[in-house]
Amino acid sequence: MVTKPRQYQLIYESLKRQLVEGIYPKGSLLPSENELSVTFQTTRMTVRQALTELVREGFIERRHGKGSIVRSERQALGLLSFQGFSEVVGNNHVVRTEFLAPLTLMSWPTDFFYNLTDTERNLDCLFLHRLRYADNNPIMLEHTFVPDIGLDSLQADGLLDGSLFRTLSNRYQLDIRNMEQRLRAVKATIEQAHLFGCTKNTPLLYIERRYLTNRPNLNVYSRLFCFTDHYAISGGL
Amino acid sequence: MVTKPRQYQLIYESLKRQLVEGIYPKGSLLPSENELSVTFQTTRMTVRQALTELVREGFIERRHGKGSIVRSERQALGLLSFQGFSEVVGNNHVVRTEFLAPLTLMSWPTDFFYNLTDTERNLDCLFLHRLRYADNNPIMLEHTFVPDIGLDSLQADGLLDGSLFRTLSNRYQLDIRNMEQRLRAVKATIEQAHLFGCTKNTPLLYIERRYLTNRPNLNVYSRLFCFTDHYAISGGL
DNA sequence: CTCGCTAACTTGTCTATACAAGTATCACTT
DNA sequence: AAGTGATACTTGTATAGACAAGTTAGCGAG
Repeated sequence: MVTKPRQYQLIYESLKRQLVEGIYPKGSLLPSENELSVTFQTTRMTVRQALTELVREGFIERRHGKGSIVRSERQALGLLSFQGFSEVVGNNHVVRTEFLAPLTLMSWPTDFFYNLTDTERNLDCLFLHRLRYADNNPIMLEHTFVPDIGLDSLQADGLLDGSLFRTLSNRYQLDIRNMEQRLRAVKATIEQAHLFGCTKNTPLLYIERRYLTNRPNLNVYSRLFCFTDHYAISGGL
Repeated sequence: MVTKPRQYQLIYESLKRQLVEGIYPKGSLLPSENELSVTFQTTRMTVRQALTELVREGFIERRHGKGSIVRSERQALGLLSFQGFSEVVGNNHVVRTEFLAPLTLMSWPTDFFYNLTDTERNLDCLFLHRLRYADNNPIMLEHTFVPDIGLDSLQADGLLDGSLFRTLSNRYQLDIRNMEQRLRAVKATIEQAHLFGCTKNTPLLYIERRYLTNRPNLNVYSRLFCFTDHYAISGGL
């Protein structure tokens, strides 16, 4: 059962597609809310909901009395918005993900970096160990932990396109609703240095994340090590 | 001329005040949107606008069919939302800001970390050099650059309460509309190590920020060095 | 007692409209 | 030429409803 797309979602996706395709030059104005509400056969409030989302993701900027201005700079890697790697980065950089270990089903680590809920503790844990590249440079080492709610065919069907969250949403109706994260700077271990092609003790950006889903007490957890010497990590809002 | 507060702003501030005062226990539910619209003599849509802002700042979380759930964990220092230090951190931690140098008016550094607009290049630059503490531990070294639009009495009147942005908004009608940032991990210099009480080459979280304001081509810039060994930096959404 | 359905809540989405307020343009006045 | 003001745009805020859809508690049938 695929969830029926909402109207504002359709508008959002339509505009976003045009934005990433570069239909609108940077700095130009989108059609006004009134024009959009006519072309999409809906009301201004619904259009505004779509535009608000585009603002939140940094695609456009709005000025009272002026209009919606196309930003689309995205000079660095964006991952502070919660889409995930392939969603946000894809526009300006060639992205690739490498599995450092096969997908494994295991029990939760004893000293986990977040407090698990009871629901999660009673489940097994699916572990993904991935190294992510931008423009063929290793950038991000990611440990992802997903509570096992019968995700049997996860690797087979959907993960090949690189988007874990889209797969979870489409195949298992597990939607990410929210994200929270803690940031630190740490020293690279010798193993990490090897992966990134840097020296031991090089500073890495370390991020612990909890993705809240539509199922109560079910979260997806991630631990990221980012090598930022050549690429900064960008965020916004 | 003080801008007249909007209705949803009043609702937002009222709820936020109650939240930081701890009226609602963590995990409990706020009054429903219908109840709130009655007590505030307005409509659901207006209440929703206030609630949406509280969600964006991480105070509450909303569940379809359930209600608005009070989060207010804020276990770490939050600075990825764009309010600024004193706004976000204040609840759980005792915050203090120390000026490492007097407020100085100067021209822009030649190798600035963002590309300046022409408008900005033609102005002088106000420089703030501050060290910020949480619970009496030095946490964040901040270099802030504000284009000088006649901010003569900045230090005298408003900065004593520690909130630069509130001062800029109240006294000079310069409102922050948006923020974008780039994150890196870097090594502490010997001077920084001295300030934070750590050793040279300790990894620091380095953040470059541009705050977009309501005046076109006028931004506020900040460079942050965060010592994250004892306090993580938290963000969300 | 347990299961399943219903009823009464909740938030999510959407319509249709109105006025406030910021922006840009252009004709007109000085 | 420079400034003024009207005007026609834009987005921001707000009203007053409607139905969809998720959640929960309780009632009744088994």
